[in-house]
Amino acid sequence: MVLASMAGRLRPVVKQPQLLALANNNFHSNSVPGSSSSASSRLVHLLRQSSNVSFVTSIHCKIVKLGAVYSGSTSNHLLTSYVRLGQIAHAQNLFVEMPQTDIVTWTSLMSGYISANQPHKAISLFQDMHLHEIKPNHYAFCTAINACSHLAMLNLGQQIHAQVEVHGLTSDTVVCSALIDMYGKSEGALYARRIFDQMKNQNVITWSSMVSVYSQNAQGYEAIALFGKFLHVGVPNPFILSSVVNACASIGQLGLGKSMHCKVIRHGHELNYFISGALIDMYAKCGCFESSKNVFDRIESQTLVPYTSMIVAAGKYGFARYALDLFDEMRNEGIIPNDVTLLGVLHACSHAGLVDMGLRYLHSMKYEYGIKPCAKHYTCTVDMLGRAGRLDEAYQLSKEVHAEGPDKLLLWSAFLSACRTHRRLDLAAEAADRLAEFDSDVAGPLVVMLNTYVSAGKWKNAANVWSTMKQKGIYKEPGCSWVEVKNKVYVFYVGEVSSAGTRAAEVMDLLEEFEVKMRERGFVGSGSSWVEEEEGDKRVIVGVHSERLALGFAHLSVPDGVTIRVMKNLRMCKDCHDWFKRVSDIVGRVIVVRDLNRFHQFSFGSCTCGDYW
DNA sequence: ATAGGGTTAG
Repeated sequence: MVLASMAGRLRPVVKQPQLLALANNNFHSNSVPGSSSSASSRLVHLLRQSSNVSFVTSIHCKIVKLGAVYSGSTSNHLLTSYVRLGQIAHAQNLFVEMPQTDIVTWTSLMSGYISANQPHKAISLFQDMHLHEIKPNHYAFCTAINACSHLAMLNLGQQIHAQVEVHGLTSDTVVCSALIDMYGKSEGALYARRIFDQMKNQNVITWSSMVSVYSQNAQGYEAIALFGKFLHVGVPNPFILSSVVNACASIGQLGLGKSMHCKVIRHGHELNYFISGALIDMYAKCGCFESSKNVFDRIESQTLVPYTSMIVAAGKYGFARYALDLFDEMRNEGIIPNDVTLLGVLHACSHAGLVDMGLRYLHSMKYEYGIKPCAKHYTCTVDMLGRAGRLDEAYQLSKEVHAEGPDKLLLWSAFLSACRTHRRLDLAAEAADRLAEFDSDVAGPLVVMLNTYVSAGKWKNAANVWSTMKQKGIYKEPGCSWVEVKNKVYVFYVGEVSSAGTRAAEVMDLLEEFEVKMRERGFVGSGSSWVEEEEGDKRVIVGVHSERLALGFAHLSVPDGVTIRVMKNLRMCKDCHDWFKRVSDIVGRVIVVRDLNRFHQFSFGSCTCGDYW
């Protein structure tokens, strides 16, 4: 290891023009077919070192001009170089020209398509291989599975899995790891686990894949439990650590998150930027903005992702000014923002009510940062305008955006929510038309529509929507949030006020005060509700929901007194933050939990928790 | 020799 890196450092650096000269010489002195084995091996050596496209292209041209026959392996190297440099068009042309191809050729091009974000083309190639009498091997299967993973199509993945079985590759560790990952990304966590359990030779990567499967499928506790088992058999690396930090974030487990942070430090991975990003996000989601900032400030050389994580975190907490300062700082350091960064910036503006500034960022995205706004950016903007009551502008923008499928659903749902909040029935009807194509299987828009009619007092229309939903058997998961208290998970569903617990009056006062504050900040909307449950012979307040917040209060009799914990789904502005602090002074520790109810539809910046009924 | 598996921000 040490020797290798030393050698790498000591090797003289050859500049590309010199390389080219070298290539020419090599080629001229060895251009007789049949005696070129050393020439092609040197050519291959040069290709492997090449780091710019024109160099590779010039070698390609030389080969063609001199009329040399494409020898299988040399042209494979050429193709791999194109793929490595992201030149999928060149790779594709070369592939078409090659008189002979082998399994390596096909696999290389497949992986090229995957890196070019065209996984369906990789799948087509895989399916066409047998027409050219190319037999897939474990490399080809891995690549094909990887393509399925990008497409997240369970059926397709299962088909390839079946072929893996037929080809007797089920004992290949790498193939199995790829399958685990593929199932994880296609919502097939159970299949993934089955493969994991049946494997004979698991390694860090297998474990790491399995941990991230759970992280990605809202099974944070399973992820953490599996990680615990792993610690008995292996040493964690940055991959598995970032996954497990992510799992802690997803379940709002600050304590566990902190102990994972300790493990990260102990294993010397604190400065890994994947991990930094995960830690910043974890602390933000667990209610410790200060800790996010500490992790961020400790990073020595900044990169895009931690910056973006931090901007998003600041936006989430309503620190828009800080988020925008970070954005400026990042640009001054020459770090190029991407679409997610800009989404975070828009989100921050939206949460702080900086509507015009948000609009300026949106409009400057393309020419200033070279990022074409996508449906998500527009949805965020529509939401921002909608919150500010600028419904007509929001409508205008929504109409101009080209969005299809889930993007369209989110866009018009955001607009519809704004119509509901501001009771604009006329525009709500427009939104409902746009959403009509989705009503067969998605409850969200119908529920918002129903609520819009209800809040406008149009009971007959509301009843119609209601009966449509009943007829079609559409069921909306009730809004819920949840918290863990003393190893027990409490799930809080939306419901009605029934009666009060011992400190209910106090809680109710706080809630009312909170709503007054929300109204002062321009919030328009209605009411809150809370839920009560029996626990043994005690009455327990288990949940309070307000329009924009889902607060879970677990009011439990515990030895050291009453514990009330507060959760929230999204949005925490400065006011909310202060308010939570006050609640925590009165009732104890406050935690903030990400809502993981996967049936919720989020348009970035708003939560359909307001959609309950 | 050339092709294969896992990680972060929405």
